[in-house]
Amino acid sequence: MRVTINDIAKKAQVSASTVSRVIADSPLISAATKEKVLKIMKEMNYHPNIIARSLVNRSPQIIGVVMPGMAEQSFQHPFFPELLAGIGSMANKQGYKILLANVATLDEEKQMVKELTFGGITAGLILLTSRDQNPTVDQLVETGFPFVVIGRTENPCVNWVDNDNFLIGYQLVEHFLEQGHRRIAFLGYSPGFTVTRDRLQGYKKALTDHKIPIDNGLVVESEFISANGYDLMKRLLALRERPTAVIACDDLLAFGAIKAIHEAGLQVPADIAVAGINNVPLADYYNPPLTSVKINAFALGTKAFEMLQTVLTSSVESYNRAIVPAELVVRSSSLSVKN
Amino acid sequence: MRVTINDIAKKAQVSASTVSRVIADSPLISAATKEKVLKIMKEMNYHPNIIARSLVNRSPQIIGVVMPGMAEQSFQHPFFPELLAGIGSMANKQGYKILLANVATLDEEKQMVKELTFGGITAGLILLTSRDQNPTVDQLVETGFPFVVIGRTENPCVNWVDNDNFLIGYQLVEHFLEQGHRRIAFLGYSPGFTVTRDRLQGYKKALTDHKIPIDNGLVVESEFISANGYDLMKRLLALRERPTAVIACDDLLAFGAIKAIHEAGLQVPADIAVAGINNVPLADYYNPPLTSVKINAFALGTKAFEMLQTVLTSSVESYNRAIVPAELVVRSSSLSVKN
DNA sequence: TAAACACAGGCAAACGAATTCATTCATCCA
DNA sequence: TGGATGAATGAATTCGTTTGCCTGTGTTTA
Repeated sequence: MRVTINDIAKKAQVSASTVSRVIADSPLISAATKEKVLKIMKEMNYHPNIIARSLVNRSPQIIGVVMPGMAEQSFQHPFFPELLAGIGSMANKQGYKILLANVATLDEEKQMVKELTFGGITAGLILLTSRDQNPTVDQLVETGFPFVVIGRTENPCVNWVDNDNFLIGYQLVEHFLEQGHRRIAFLGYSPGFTVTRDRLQGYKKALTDHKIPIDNGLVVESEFISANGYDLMKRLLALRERPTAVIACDDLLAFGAIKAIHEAGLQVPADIAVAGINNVPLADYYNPPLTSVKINAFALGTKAFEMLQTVLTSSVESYNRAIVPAELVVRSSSLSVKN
Repeated sequence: MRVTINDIAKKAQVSASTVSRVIADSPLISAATKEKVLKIMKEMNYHPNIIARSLVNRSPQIIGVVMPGMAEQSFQHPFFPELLAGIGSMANKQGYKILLANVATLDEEKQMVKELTFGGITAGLILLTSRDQNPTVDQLVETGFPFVVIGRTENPCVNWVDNDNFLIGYQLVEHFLEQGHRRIAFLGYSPGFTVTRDRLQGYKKALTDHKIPIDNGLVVESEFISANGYDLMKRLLALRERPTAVIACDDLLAFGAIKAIHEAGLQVPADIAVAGINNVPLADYYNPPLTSVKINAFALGTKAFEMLQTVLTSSVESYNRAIVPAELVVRSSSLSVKN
């Protein structure tokens, strides 16, 4: 049988309210009583029932994290665990627990979010999404339930935190320009995903800022992380005028691209320079080591939690956004030989 | 204001008990009433409060998943999300929610497990660990709280599910033997981790089964996933009599090893064949493509959930174990050229 | 010396649902 | 026709906490 607050009260010869106040460290209780009760709590190995507590406060110390399932390839992504760690570390500090809801389909997501919002089990939600349109987000906005999006959607009425995807695209272009490249390709633009779109926009802006005309033939669409960098690269290799540098929207794409380049008898970076994004652990081990951009997933997580917390505590309604910087990691795959 | 069972009752002009029974689809309620109540529930967008429900049933439909944090490198591992997806998919089906507790230190883990077991918030726990000794496990055994371990510990009083690490080691050796190798190294044995120990034992058993003497100089210790395969391999390369094949306990180690081999002016697999374990997405893209072993993390997750569920429902105490098979994925890094 | 005031703590009512026990009808059989 | 039976529902209690309000002591102040 589980030991309850009443057991403690009885043993300490006080009322349950007193015990409750001791737990809350209320100033209403004398030091002596506090000490006595605390001692007994320890002795009996008492831990307050979080469920009961949540019921009366009506604000469970639990936040839900909803992430797309295996279907969305992103789930495979190594930064997911890091993201979770970020959210979790913050949550732990603040005494929150996190409820992880990984959903496989959009319907499941909708259903899950409904349960979580109306079920009284979570105080707020963190939603992972990188799509333009997300019906779940719209649904949440309607109900007014507190939530934060990691990623970005087009619905303006949301709090979100995201990488600086625009800047990532911009910086990679500048990096290649510095290396003397003029024909820079963008591999893996996936319409419908804000991630890739923002990166593409950064790419385009950098080019126009440097007076380089945009060649749409150098922008190759794909399904984001799916492993077809190889095929996509072949399309670029077939062009009359090949690019001399390639920005891949994900390291995995980049690896596929490099494979294709090698197969065509060309060298990286001598003939075609390549850079990826996300800085997977293996980027460093690849041959050649892959230039990439390090996403700070941990920070993304902590930031999201903080934002959710302000949403929960503040009474004024406002839409916050936060942009977490990323860091260019230059390795030899993008360095011109002459440098 | 949240809509409660009483609101529904009032609107439907029945008692709360009736509504509750409608929710439970009790046979005590007439079809007419059921229909009426259900309609109103839908209209008012009512969802039962999971917290309140948990309080009265004393068995929350929530299971906790405790995973080591960033400190344990395993958290970086790509199979974590897959594992979570496995647990989650099963949990969703059974109407359970999962509470994710990612802890950074062992102390934090202990504290967290205490809160989760005594806090009444979870019905059971799934614990991820790959260490021999885990105080948290011992603690859980003592309290008698229902839990399942993914991985393996030396404490005999636990339910666990694990990969067939012994077989993995065994099969990799056999694979290399078939390719004509006799001097096979084992890279990344990490004492204290059952994972690597089981694999090493499989390795040794396979060798003795094939009458090949074990050379302990060919077994190199490490910190498991940490990225020092490069350094470890250098030790092997410095041997008077080099191995002709290397089994790395993780793909990342294997990549590091290959880098070292290349730097030494040797070829993979011509001079030294290499195989990894875990089959990370990039194994296929590496040059040469890396032979590896595909861990079925999803199955590991579903199995663990199922096991926990039987623990929760069955009254007899018994210690179950389940071993999930893995699959050898042969690629060119381990294939002798002559074949 | 009586009134005012802290201070420490107890009592009891929530919180939202499930469940046991009791109640109301209508029906049935003798 | 009256008591027994059973189906459908309601009232009240319970789960373990928190918290607003009240009470009983001292201690201070006029």
